[in-house]
Amino acid sequence: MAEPKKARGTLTIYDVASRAGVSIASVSRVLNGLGSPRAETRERVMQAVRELSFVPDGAARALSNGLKEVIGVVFRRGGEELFEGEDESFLFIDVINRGIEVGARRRGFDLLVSSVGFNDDNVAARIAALAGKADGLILHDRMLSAVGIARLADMVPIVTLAGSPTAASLNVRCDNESGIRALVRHLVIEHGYRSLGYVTGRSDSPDNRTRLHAFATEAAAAGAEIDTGPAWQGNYSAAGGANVVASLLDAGRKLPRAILCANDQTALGVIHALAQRGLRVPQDVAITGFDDVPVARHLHPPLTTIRQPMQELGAMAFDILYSRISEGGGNADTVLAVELVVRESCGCAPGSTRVSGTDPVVKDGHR
Amino acid sequence: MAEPKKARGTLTIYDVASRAGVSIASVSRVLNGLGSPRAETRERVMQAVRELSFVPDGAARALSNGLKEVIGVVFRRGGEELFEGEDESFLFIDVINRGIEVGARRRGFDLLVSSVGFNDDNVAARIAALAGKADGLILHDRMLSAVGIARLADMVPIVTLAGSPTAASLNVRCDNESGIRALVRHLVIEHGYRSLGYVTGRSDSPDNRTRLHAFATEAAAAGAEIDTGPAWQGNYSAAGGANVVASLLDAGRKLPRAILCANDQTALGVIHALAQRGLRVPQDVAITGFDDVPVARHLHPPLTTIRQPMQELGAMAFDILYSRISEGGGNADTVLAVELVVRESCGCAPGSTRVSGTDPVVKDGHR
DNA sequence: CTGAAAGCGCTTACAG
DNA sequence: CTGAAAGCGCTTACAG
Repeated sequence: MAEPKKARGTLTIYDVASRAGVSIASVSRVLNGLGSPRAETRERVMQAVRELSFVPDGAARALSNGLKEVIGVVFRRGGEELFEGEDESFLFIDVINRGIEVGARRRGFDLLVSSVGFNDDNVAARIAALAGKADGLILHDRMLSAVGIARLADMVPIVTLAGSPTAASLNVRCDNESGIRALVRHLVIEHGYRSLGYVTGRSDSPDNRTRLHAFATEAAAAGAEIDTGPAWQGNYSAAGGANVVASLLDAGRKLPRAILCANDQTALGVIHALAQRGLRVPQDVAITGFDDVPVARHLHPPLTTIRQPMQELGAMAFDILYSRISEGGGNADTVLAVELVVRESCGCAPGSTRVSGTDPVVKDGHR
Repeated sequence: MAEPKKARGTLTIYDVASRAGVSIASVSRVLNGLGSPRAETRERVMQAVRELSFVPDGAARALSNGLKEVIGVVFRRGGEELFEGEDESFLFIDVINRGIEVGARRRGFDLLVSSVGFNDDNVAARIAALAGKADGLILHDRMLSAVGIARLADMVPIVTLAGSPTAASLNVRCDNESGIRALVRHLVIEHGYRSLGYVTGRSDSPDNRTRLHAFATEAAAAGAEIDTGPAWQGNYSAAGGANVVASLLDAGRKLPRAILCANDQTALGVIHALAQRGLRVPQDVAITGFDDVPVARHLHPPLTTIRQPMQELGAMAFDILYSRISEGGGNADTVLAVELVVRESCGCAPGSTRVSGTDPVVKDGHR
């Protein structure tokens, strides 16, 4: 791309050394707090560093000691047509990234972030290039196919978010099963709804499969009647959710008493579409989401959903990647607990927001 | 910190060369599309690269050609006690960062992000270390003092956001004057309010000074009575805004008919405090913000404010930094246009959200 | 405690 | 078109 050779003043450790009247080895030691330099040596070096405003080149350090202290993060950037309020939902990715940053911070690592658009080409090449600039990679949901991940994991330590571990990559996710389970129980047992529907997320998402399966299992266990099938296929977007409702209604199908949505964005679209057809939430149809994005509480009615510990997810992902980088270890699949957030879209009374932990159906993945 | 030497398999260009039966120079040329290698040479190299899953080391490339293709971004991380809804407001930093990323993407650069807490120590050292890993830095608002910035700009190209240019650093900001001006005019001319107050931001913020000054000037020009003084000192936080109102009321002072707030977060706190004292917005006091953060439209009443083109701000900051890095140029102070977003907190009727450009009082800074 | 020197993995004139 | 070799700016055994 750009061809600007040699940076500007490009001060090097040699400049510092000659100014301080010592060898570059001494400068390096002082700068890194290694060995036990004489006080005078240290002082002269520090003074020269100060006078010159010297800062060591990260690339040279990385090349020399085999550690960049940088980890790469790849995430999906929005880009298609978005609903009102949907754009901001995308920011939950940033919350995770901030969690990663907090974890990295503690170890002196920095985050190298790179986004991928829905129709960017040669994504794999872009990610590989990123890998070359980092000690390890954290991949957000659905960035690469399983084989793509496996191939990449072959060259660099990898942690995926909300995916599944592969032979070479580690994974961190939230406890989807318990979340769906808590939602179904709340709807069936506490509200007494007997018929349930589930608007799915993208079919290529592990989270989606897990949630759908948990829904079917738990609804059956609770003795509720469920409505499923291809007509219920969403794609995690508000437009997808709105579309499912519109199609169902256009086909003259009767909606179940309560509809669980694969995520909050989908719920946003569903509620919107319902309102357009004159159906009331929760009086006619109860709705729930999954994620607890910032706008969830501002919807009309406020959305009952599952809160995922996004920031912790990020911090945990870093910790695991770090242990893989430094010791080659790292737990293969880590599961984080979620919380049920009861607001009004499920039929509960206004002003009674309630947050509660869910009983895990899955053991914590730590070994 | 961590001491993991040499990465894992650490494939190098030598491995590729020997597998392909060519020199490392040829491998490098093929990989970078330089020169005109024979088709056969290219093919053998590509095949070896594929078989080995080789990805060139970024540190070595950077050291060799003097360009890391990485730019550092430093921002402030929240951390103190936050109001309900305030946490998410912090995400507007992420919107800017995404804008930067989009700009960087176009040039094949990646973003190295690093946050700084409100009470982290030796921030300057941390930022200097970051500088060593990047080709240039973008600093969010109020990360460093003017002299700190000047010193840093001495070692690496720097672009500040919402600050002021120094001899060595460039700056990008939004047109605060026009924003405040549009707000004052709307309040005084369209609504006929005769008395105005202004809750300030942090006193060390250039944006704050500019906005306050524009407020005083424009209010005087419009013939409105203004209430100012130390009692009106906020700090850009919701708590700060709430505090101003509480103090004013406790001191028995009569509030002006309309209060402009230095930013949306402040407005959030002001509205909250007003509600606690039983005062209605906009009937008793009209309120306006600045920024148009995502929650602004969800407040009660929805907030009239100034929308800043955050994403463009970020993209522009990158472009300017890039031109400084590659050609040593770059406009010293770039000003972006803002928009007036009229909702209900100013006294306008519900459901009549209106967005309009503002007349710039400042010439665009491009040269 | 300190210095000379090798080596990290690339890129790029310079010869051939 | 292609290779041998120098050099990018550090770190770190290895001697002294």
